[in-house]
Amino acid sequence: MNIAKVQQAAVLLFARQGFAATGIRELGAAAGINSATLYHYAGSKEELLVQVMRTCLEAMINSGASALRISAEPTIQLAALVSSHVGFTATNPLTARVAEYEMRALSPVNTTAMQKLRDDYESLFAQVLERGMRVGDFSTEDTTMARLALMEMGTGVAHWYRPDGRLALAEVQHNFVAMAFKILSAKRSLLEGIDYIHPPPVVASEPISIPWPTLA
Amino acid sequence: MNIAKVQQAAVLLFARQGFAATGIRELGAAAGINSATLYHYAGSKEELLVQVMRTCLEAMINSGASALRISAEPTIQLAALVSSHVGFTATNPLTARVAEYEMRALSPVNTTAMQKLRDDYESLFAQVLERGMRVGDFSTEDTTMARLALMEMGTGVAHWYRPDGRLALAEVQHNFVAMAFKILSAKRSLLEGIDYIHPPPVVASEPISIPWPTLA
Amino acid sequence: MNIAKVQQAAVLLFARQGFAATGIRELGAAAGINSATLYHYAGSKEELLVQVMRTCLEAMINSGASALRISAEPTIQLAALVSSHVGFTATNPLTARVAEYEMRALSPVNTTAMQKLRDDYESLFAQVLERGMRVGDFSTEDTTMARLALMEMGTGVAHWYRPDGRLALAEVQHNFVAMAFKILSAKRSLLEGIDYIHPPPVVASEPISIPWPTLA
Amino acid sequence: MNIAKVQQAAVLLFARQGFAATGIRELGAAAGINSATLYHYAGSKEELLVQVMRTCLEAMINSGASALRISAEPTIQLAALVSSHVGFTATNPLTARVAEYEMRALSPVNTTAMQKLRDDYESLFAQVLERGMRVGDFSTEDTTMARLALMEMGTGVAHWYRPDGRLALAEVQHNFVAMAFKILSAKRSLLEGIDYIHPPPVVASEPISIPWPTLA
DNA sequence: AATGAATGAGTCTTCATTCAT
DNA sequence: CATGAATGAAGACTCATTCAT
Repeated sequence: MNIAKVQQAAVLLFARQGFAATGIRELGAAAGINSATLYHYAGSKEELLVQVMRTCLEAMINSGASALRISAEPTIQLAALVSSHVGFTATNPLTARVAEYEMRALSPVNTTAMQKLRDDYESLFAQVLERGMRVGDFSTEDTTMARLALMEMGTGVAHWYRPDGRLALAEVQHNFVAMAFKILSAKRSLLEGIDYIHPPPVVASEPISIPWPTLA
Repeated sequence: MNIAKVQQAAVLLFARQGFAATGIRELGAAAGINSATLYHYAGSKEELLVQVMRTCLEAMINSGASALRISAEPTIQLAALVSSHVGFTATNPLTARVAEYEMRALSPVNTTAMQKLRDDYESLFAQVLERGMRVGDFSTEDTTMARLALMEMGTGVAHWYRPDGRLALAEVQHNFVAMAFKILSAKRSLLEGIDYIHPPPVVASEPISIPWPTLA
Repeated sequence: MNIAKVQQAAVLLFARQGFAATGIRELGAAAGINSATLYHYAGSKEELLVQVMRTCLEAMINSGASALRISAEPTIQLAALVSSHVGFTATNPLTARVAEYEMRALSPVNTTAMQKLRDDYESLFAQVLERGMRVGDFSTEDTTMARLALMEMGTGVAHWYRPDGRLALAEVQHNFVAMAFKILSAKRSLLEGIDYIHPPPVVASEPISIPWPTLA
Repeated sequence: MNIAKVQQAAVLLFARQGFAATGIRELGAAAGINSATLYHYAGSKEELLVQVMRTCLEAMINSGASALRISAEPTIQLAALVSSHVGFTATNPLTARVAEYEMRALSPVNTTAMQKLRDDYESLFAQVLERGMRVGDFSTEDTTMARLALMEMGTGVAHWYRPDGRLALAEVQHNFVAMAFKILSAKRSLLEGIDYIHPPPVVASEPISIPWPTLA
């Protein structure tokens, strides 16, 4: 029995039903253990959620931060960051969704800590956009709104992408990069010859082979 | 005492904490009535949620459908639909959020009914995009993905827009229309002289004067 | 259904098994109600105990304080106080025992409050002894030790006295007064013609007709 | 690691919080071992208590019985027995308290065995008093009540005595003997030249150097 | 229309205990 | 001798819901 299995069961149920609607007996059953045994892996139901969220957010930050390091050009950074975001979200859709939706389930002290990580992640986007705007690579009427739209768009991938679906991950990533470039009126030509797509990490808490409603 | 007050209390708490994490005693307290009295307004906690969701989704459909009626031109329809979507979401952020997030809290029979309404609403976007693509007004590599991105973007407005914030609603609407046009490579010139923005309805369940974290 | 019945059931079980060893389902069953209904009468199991203890200690203080008021003579006050103490303990043996034994079951904040009441009660004895020693009515090698022995002795009555036993309450009271006078070398002659025995109060939490092991 | 340490930890916690309120993980932690290891020293939590109680009660009986052997005179026996009781209680206050309070925590079969020991111990007092009354050395209105008062008084020492306090143990013993003599109208002159105080045994389960609230 | 009292089933968590290592 | 992992039962408490008033 290992902790990843417990976390995967948790993420699966939290994503489907929500944290509050998931009982720990249910969690135990899904992980194949007695509910009391859960308390060997996490001190409480909330701590189980925190573990999952922290791991997820830290992986997103790492992935995003390393995307920014592939170039000093905001345009290339944008492409890398968006494809990192979309790639991560599509690869770990359930974990990503839990990390986003269930912030509200946390007690105040954990909210603070997790919100900090979320803010750190969002600031990656803010930095790139701000620099791109400053140097004239991007153009938009409102940088903040563009950033929010961009992120929301990408996050939405978790709602419908699935590995065995109509679209390959790389296609989705390219398409989202294309949309992002359009929104910001960035020049796609600058991307030519640049390999801005890196394989996204798979977090331990992401369940595999989930039954999932198909994208029409 | 009227039902709107009860629904507003419900939406406020459901939006903040989620349906499952909100107790019926808590709902009563927030509405200023005894929890038992809630059962005069709704047969069960779930029915209270269904009332709210149904009203919200029907209002969104009405609003979207009437937006499509202002013209036969896909380009103008798109602008009207996007601004309707953004306007509704910004005007009824909590109700809209509950209608989106809490679908999973419903029992199967209610899920079917509500998902039907949600699908009807989404099909408005699908129709416009499909026609616009067909007649060559829009251009995108993947219509489905564009539609999903567009909707998600607009829905995200509920997370940050607030009436007394930095931006007026009309500005937000224009900006989102602009982004949508960019994504679809639609011609903004076709909008000249067209008043595609209509005042969004306020649903009865939307609470007023919510304390809300400001958009930085 | 009234709260006294709940408190009586609680006292009966707390006295027999201790607070920690008594479950709330057990409490409910003993009171003839569902365990959840207990929470209409007390916010928690501990609060139920606090209610009982506070009422008991306040009644002891009142009883003791009014005993001191029957005379200004320390000798007479002593007789009245001892007979009050013994009378109260014998009349409310279970409640008194719970009030004494279960102090340790309280959370810190309640411990403070209850210990204050207990200290107030004990200080009644300290006052009388101190004055009696000062004016030469009493004689002992160590006033503190005498006070502790006196109180402990009287409290012990809760362990064995029962109304339908070999001894009438008044006999027990007279005998304990006699022992107290011996310990303090006080003159019993000063009591002649003085009615220092008052009927003890019955607290609401004291169960009636308890099965009880007879005094051999 | 030896069993005494385990018993001392148990006594410390049982005395502070009671048997029922003490968990075995807590016991393990206090003894510096894993909770599972406890089962090498005692077959169950209750057996651990029984060990402690039995050892304590047997030591009390031995101590009391040998006190009676120092003379055939009831008066001298009384002094020896009271000083043995007080000495034992003051020397092993926590163990003595556990042995007294936690009888109720035992299962029926153990209750019988332990109550037998307790009764044996109490009968030492009963014997001495009965003989002393018969031969006219003592005088009291009710022998049973006197015995109960005497024992309760002495047992109460566990609540307040501490080695580094205001009073030396011998002082306390002498004082309690004096009080006992007063209660029974026994002649102290008969004690002259008799060394009725023997060093009390220290039972293995008694914890050392306990933080203890001072006697005012 | 409104509510206080009541409850069975449920919540999360801890319990004492066992056992393979 | 020692322990980490495991568990069924029980812990206190809250739940949504009903109903007489």
